[in-house]
Amino acid sequence: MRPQKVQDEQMLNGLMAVMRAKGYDGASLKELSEATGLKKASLYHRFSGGKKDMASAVLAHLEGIVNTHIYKVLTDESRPHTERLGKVISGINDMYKGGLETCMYRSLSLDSGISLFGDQIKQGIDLWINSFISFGMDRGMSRKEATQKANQTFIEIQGSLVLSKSIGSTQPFADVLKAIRKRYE
Amino acid sequence: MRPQKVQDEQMLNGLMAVMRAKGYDGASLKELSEATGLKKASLYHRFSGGKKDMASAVLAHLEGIVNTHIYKVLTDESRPHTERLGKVISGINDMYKGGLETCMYRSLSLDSGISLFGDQIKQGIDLWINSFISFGMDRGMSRKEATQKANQTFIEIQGSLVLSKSIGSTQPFADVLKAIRKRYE
DNA sequence: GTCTATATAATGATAGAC
DNA sequence: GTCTATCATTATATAGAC
Repeated sequence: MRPQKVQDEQMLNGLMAVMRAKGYDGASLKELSEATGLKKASLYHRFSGGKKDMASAVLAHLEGIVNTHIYKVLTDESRPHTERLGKVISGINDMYKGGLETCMYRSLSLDSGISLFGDQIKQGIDLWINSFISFGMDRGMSRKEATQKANQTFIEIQGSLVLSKSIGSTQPFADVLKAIRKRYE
Repeated sequence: MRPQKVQDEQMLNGLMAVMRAKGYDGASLKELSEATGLKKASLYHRFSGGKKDMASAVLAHLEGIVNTHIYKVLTDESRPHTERLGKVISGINDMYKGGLETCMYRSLSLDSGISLFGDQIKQGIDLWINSFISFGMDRGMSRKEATQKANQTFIEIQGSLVLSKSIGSTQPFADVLKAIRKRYE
């Protein structure tokens, strides 16, 4: 077989960047092609289902990232709680470029995205929240308290990203990360 | 002049519903036409600047809604604090249909929307947050504390709407409204 | 596996009759 | 002010050469 011009990971990063910024409807094949360095026909060769398949692959890729940078870190019982917490917060900060980047789940949460990928979105968010529930219970919280705090954590991150983007300042996001650290330490 | 087939308010409601659900890129003239009951050419007659003008008019209309249901209520010194608070929370609950509806500002906050309407979005959100800052100071908080709580309020509403939409449950939004009531009473 | 070229449908937008 | 008909452009998607 002929070798891939662009490796999967690099291609997925390109697809992800465009879809995160433009949403599903706004992400055109033209832009996806430019961002990945592959011509439209080549993308169709790799994704026989077209743009739907690309978005689905992006969400699967993202779930892998959540798994690596959140779930695995928070449930790594070989490391102390404070170390896990610091690592996960720094990971989240990187994920959103300090508050400059939108959340992929939010970009794909308009009607078209929800109806096409609702299950995948829910699954990714569940993984995220469940990671924090496990961590909270591991820290001695009741299931109820851990669930409440995990939801609050997710809500604050999403909300602060909306606010940061809207007012053009990363301050709300940075403040929220501080509050989350305090919540769990 | 020939009378309008559809009144401004009704037309704006139709435009708003589609743009809120689909975002700017996803809102096609076809859908906007169907939702308003006006043919495409009629919409262009009313909005010479095309779709951009429609979105801009929707944002202006929305700012009016925020002004009426949030700013004016929270700063109405002729009524007691608890009454203002109850009224504004019930208004917010209605605005988002109890957590079922997305926030317009979020739908238009993808790249295309931000670059076209960033200033209008920021202005609407500022009005929202400043209303809560005024209310908090009116309740005796320092400016710093009132600002922090107003930001937190906005963040929680936005975040809970994202979460509610994603997991298909209005519970997070309802919980957040309760927490906000408690924060100010 | 990637490409150029092309097919086909949908989009935002206008022209001109009523 | 609203409409039907149409334009030019862009969109998603495919065919077939290399």
